[in-house]
Amino acid sequence: MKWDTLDEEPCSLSRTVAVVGDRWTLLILRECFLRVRRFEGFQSSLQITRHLLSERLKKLVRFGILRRVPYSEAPKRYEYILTQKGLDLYPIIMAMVHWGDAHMGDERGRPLLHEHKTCGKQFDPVMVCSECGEVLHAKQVHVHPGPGRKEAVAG
Amino acid sequence: MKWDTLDEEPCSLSRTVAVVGDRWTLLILRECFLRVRRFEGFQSSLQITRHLLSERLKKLVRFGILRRVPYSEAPKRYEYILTQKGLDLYPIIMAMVHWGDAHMGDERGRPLLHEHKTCGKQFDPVMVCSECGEVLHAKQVHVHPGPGRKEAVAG
DNA sequence: TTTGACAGTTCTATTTTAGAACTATAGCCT
DNA sequence: AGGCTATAGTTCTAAAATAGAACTGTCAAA
Repeated sequence: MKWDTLDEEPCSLSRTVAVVGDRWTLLILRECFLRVRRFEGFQSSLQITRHLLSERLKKLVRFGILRRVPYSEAPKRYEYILTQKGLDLYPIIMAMVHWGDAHMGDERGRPLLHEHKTCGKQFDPVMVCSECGEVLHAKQVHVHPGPGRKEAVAG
Repeated sequence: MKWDTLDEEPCSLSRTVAVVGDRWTLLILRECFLRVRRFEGFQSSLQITRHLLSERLKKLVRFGILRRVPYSEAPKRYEYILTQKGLDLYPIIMAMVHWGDAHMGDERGRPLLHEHKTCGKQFDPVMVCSECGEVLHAKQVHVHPGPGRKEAVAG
């Protein structure tokens, strides 16, 4: 596969995989959602090699997921802030956290609990239909080719 | 990082990344949701090398995402079917498809449209709070360490 | 008996990643 | 001034993963 053009495939899943589909990127984004913003912060909490961290941050900036914002002039220093495009990855992260909670847990219980400030309760993320609000299940979804494609390819 | 023990980290995101966090696995799962079940089917639609496909299918079976079910006795042939654990990955896939639709599109429009059989409408997947039903946003979620962890690490 | 379908395995070459050391700028301390 | 520390990288070699192609084994159909 040509990973360098995966983001141009006529499949929205492929395009997303082109951005977050490697071993480190999702873990870096997890740190972003936990308010980590600086090179040393990512490096020390993830134990990622400095070389790869540098590469991944560049890639995320290139894709418009992070913004590189100066926070010191001399010496020039930058921090990495989620853009709106980056913030919109939240449902992906939460879906993955929830699946991990449900299916990869051990006897110790969940590593983290999530509280919804709006209602004050501990919750789980649930995926629903934008039109009727019902919980979504794979078997209730029918896929049609859209204008960006002839034959169906992605789920 | 020790990728071989990532599934035991005290972080549900890491544990999920251990399973689906590589270049091919999500694309293989996409095919599964499109009803592809056989080795040659995956290989021809993905153009993945046979070696890697074989490895990834084994890994997915080992993690209980796919079941290897015989469909022919002589010669012995198997197909790969999503388990419930695998079907539960659907929200992750849909969240990724939706993000791709929203942020990685081109002038041709969406590659695929999704129809919810339950209500008959074309829809987008939306992530909501299991308790109050409101749409979830990162800034409205507070993270607490749970029983499986001392200090907070994941979003 | 030969061909073809299917589900892999094995091999070498290339690319990616790990791990450690090195560079560069500047503030602070003595 | 001289040395220490903090930050944000870059550069190097070794190890691991992936690509690409060829090969194996089983059986059915021609």
